[in-house]
Amino acid sequence: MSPRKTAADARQTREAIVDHAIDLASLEGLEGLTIGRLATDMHMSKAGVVGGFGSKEALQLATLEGAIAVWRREVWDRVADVEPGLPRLRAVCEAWATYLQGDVFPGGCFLTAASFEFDGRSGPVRDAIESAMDLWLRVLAREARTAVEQGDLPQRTDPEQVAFELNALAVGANQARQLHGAGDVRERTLAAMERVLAA
Amino acid sequence: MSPRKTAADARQTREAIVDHAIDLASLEGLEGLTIGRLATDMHMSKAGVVGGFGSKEALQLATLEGAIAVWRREVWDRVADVEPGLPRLRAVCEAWATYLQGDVFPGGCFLTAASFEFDGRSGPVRDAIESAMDLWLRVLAREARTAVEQGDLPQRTDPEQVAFELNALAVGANQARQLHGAGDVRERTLAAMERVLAA
DNA sequence: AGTTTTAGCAGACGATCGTTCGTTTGGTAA
DNA sequence: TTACCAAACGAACGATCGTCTGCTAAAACT
Repeated sequence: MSPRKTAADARQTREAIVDHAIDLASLEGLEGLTIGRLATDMHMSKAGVVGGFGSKEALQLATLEGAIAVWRREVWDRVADVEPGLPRLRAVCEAWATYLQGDVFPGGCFLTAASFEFDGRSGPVRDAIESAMDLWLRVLAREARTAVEQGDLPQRTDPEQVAFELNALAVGANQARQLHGAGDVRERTLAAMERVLAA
Repeated sequence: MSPRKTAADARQTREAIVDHAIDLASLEGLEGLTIGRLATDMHMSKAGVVGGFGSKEALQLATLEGAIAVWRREVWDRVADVEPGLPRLRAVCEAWATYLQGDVFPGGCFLTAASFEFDGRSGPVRDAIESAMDLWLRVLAREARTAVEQGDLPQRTDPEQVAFELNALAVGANQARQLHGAGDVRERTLAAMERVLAA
């Protein structure tokens, strides 16, 4: 039948699995991911699917890692060359809102969904989610701090408060879009973020 | 052995099941709820657990309904007798932050978690979650509108925007507390909400 | 007192879960 | 050409999933 894959194709297969796992987990949740479903969809055996990872938990971690990579490409990479401080912060808001509005993941922001799914559990997956979220909040706070130092935000501004509020708005925007399907989410979100940055 | 229950005890059993299901689902998710686990914890048979509901989906709906009742008691009932408009809006923020900070549910706000878990699915459970969230957003917007009419908020204020932002902050606060365990979430949340109401 | 109703149990059902074997197959190196 | 290796397969494992069918026994009704 179809020719077997060579050693060089292994990574290719792995990536294909992760790609599809991202789509599935985006809709059904990381825990709702199923080896059997994945195998059926990819026309593979269950052993072939899980073989390159070792366990379902390892597959979950790889899926999470892949989703984070997508997120970084869609949001962070688009603002990395913008001048640090307030300009970059504004660019982040713009890229973020566009990302949320688009169809990067079929079930909305993957990291947001994963964080709410695992926030009551323990283990490596939860730890990975927490550290990713933590890193992102620190990035936001750092940019806000730079903005303060450059005089683009009031001296009394708390950078971590700015990070908290921007993140909350993004999470809330994701909820509004996915649950409610409201069409004006992008405008609402950007308006609210702008108000945070115009204190 | 143990005496059988009377007809009057049926509702009691049902409520006990729902109560425990709320705790379980708060941590593991509404879909992670398991008849077997529930039966073991309550020293009942699986048939006995699901008997009073009919199916797992009906049990999920009852659990959701129960959680919403708890939420209403913890948040809405505490502000229902406050003067409508800005005063009630402020009271809501206060009660909300207290509720989020407390340990009403072991896994954080049930409705928030459920909304992120089901926002990529379809069916009665998702519909119930959506309508509950929708109702709450309309309540918030109504209070904001009253506040505008009473002159406590600027005339140009968009009530639905206020509702959107307050809800986003609450959701973000829940995430911050559950995932990150930050201790100053309450202060951050109230400060942000106050800023929304002081435009 | 006799009948019906009801709550719950015990147990089994097919399906599917994640995991683990031994095997096959194609590519690579000796 | 031969020996080896890694990728993926097919098949099975025990466990658990949600659901269903009888059955028991207490309570309620007549």
